[in-house]
Amino acid sequence: MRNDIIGILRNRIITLTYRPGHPLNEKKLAEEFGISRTPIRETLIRLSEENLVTIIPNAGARVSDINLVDFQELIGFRLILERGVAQLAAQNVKKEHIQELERLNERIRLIKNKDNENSEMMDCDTKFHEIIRQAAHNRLLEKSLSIIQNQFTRIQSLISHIPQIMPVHVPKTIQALKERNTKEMERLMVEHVHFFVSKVRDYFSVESGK
Amino acid sequence: MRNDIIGILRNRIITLTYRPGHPLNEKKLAEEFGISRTPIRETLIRLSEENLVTIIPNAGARVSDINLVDFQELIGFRLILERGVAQLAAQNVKKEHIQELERLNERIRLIKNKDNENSEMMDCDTKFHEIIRQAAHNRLLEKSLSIIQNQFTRIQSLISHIPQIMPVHVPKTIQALKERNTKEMERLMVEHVHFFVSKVRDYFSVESGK
DNA sequence: TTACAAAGAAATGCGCACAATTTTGAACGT
DNA sequence: ACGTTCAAAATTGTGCGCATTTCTTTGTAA
Repeated sequence: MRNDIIGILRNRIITLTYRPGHPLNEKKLAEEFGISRTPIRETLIRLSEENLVTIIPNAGARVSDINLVDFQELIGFRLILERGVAQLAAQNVKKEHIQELERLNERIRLIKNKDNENSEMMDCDTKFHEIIRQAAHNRLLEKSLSIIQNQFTRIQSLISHIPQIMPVHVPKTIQALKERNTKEMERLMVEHVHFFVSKVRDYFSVESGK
Repeated sequence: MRNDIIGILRNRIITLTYRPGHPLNEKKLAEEFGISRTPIRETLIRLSEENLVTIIPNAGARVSDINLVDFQELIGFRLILERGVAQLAAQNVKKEHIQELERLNERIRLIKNKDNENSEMMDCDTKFHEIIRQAAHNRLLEKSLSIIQNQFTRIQSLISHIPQIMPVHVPKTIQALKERNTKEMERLMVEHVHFFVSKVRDYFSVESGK
């Protein structure tokens, strides 16, 4: 139960329940969860190591900002990791992963024209990357990327009114994995991230323009 | 002063003053540094996020183990990151970084046949990667790689009796950076890591054989 | 009205004590 | 001699209060 608190807070941050800059008061959080400040402090330290929380010494913790410079570094970093993950996944993929991707593909096919299309799509996108990360079979890479993806999810939430996945991508990926085609996998993952980035760029330029 | 403690502990772990598996008793550390357990606990949490310390709930913290599986994942991860860093460095490098590398090169040239040749070389190797990371100009990548490199340094310490750098590498790297030759930079960095890996493999196979 | 200073309020940093949990070790039986 | 059980010791987990620092507000002077 106590260990769930980090998950609850992480979730609030990446779904924008707590928006960037939101102050994280130790005492208030302690009261909300009915525990003392000590375990809350420790949770905040852990989240700060994930770059989701910024701790200013003697002056408290806040939800980390998102600015364009950070975002560009985030993209650069993610592209490197995704390319690597694509490569490893093409080498190490197992049947079960391909099956999972095929189930996911089916789910995406059924989503179209639903009410909550976007939030479901976001979920599928997260799942998509999760499966491929697992297929790559490298825990360090997996952890790094999941931290990075949390940051992306936060940005996705910011622009959640825009559709964000290319449905054709999933079947193509399945094909590339079956063929263990490293080059094609790299290309697909990079393209996939770039697609998302272009959406965010649009959003930022509209936002700053008004 | 309090903030130095994480650096002191990190250093002890990396240089094997605390070997893998070494128990990190909160009370003892608190007494050694003349402070209470609370800030020690927080420091241990931070180190556990860097994979240098493993915290077992209710049963204390220990210096993380190094086993061959972890090491192989570490290599896979590092290769991906170094290739990415090489690419970005070739794109974003500035004069000052090249100058720093040239100074480093001169230092390496002078080291040969010294008493403490190996430990100096290790230092130069760390420095080498540090400069290139900075040239890449991406803070996330820089932080990730510095965490990874700490783990490598720890392994380097384990096998410190083996010479571990290819002196010809540095001038080649300087050349590639000057030409902003991305492909060559990637190739050099990958080769550089592989060289080290082969040394560690030798060590592990000798160790397990006896 | 604005700028600055000082006092007051609030939040974090840390020490300490007790609770909960794990480990150690001794006693016992097989 | 070996394994098992149970109690004592040691260690981690957490609540709480005070010290220290930062933030806020009030008051004074230009």
